[in-house]
Amino acid sequence: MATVRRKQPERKARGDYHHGNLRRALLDAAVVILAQHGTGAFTLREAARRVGVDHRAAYRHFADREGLLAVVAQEAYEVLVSEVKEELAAAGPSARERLLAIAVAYTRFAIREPGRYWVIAGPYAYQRYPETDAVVDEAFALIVTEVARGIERGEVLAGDQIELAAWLWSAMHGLTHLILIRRVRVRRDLLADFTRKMIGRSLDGVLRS
Amino acid sequence: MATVRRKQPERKARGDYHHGNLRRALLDAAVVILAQHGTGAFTLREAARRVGVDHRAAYRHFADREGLLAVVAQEAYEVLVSEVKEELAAAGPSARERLLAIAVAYTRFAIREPGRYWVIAGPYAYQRYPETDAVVDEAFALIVTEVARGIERGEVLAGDQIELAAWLWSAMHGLTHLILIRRVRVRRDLLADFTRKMIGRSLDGVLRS
DNA sequence: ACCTGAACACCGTTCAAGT
DNA sequence: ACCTGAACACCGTTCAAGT
Repeated sequence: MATVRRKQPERKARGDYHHGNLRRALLDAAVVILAQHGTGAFTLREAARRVGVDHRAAYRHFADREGLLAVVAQEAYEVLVSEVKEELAAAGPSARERLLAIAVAYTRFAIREPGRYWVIAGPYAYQRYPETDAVVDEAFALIVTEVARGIERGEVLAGDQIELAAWLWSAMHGLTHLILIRRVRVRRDLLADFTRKMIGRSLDGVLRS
Repeated sequence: MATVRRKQPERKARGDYHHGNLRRALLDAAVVILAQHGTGAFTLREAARRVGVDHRAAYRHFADREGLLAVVAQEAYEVLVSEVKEELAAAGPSARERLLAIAVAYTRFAIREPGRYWVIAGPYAYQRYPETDAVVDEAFALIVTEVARGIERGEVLAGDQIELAAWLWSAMHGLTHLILIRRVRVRRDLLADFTRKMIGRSLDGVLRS
């Protein structure tokens, strides 16, 4: 639950010149813009406009436009990670079930919040933003852990954990991308089943013999 | 070979007011900008500047910025398709070999020309641009054909051809993305082997039993 | 046909100043 | 501390005009 619903007193009472929580408000506005109009359309000025402050105020809270997007990405990963964890908590012990649980949480998140997804899946490298980079690593570590567990249980082929995890990640990402650009169409209530089918194919293989 | 090297007489002689082939020049400039600075950095004005014309001249050849990028995407797909065909021509008859040949051509193209790749793999839907849309379909049809052939030969599991082709496409795309954002690092001379290994896993499966 | 000057409504970012 | 006015160097796009 990283989308804080903030219904605090807003600590603004007399005359009121300050905004309360401008940082939070700008981040929320950014997510709305990204979801509605895609990554390219996001501008600092538009976000500030929606919040009702001068665009210059954003620089109190973010180094620049890219810095704000890095925080959006960070929070997006946090939400994704927490949802993957929930799905894993509900999944059984078999490697197949657990790896598919990760994939289901992944596609569900992306289709529900395409704006956030495009930011985390964009052509950006967040090495310059340590906190964003850390949560990316955490997300990846979740996959590695489950792959390692599967190898231990003898259910996943022996091999480099990291490489197998990267392989699963790329399978999930590729599928998600195809759905989002509408090259593949899936009814939302069938998304989990479709994900299981497609990622299941990668887990099981498609070649005979 | 779609990157025309144009060394024609340039048909500009006396006084010379017209440019010769502005359309071509703008497209080439766009690819250079995209490769150097990424999709977001591309501007019509910068492309015009490099070519040495007023930015307004671009509107003689393209409806707008998006229209120019759609043509860049179209040509990128054309190059990709021709390289996939070459790789297929050199590949043996087995489904495994042929599907891996497609994947090898795909990652090689993307890593060699990231600018072009980000345009074709971006969050764009080119339905509004029939010619671009057509070559996207052609690219996809190549995969479908090979999947169908594999099913006929009894080497690929029976199943919906389209869905299996989408599955392979998503696997290739996901892998390419991971390499480009440098989450996975591969030496260029090992790229083909690495691609074969990773996509091979998707073809063969990673689960025991 | 092909190209441009001038203009409009936008950007991100900086400086100096206001409370 | 937090916010803004004015300014700068950019955008994409349009209109009216030049050869």
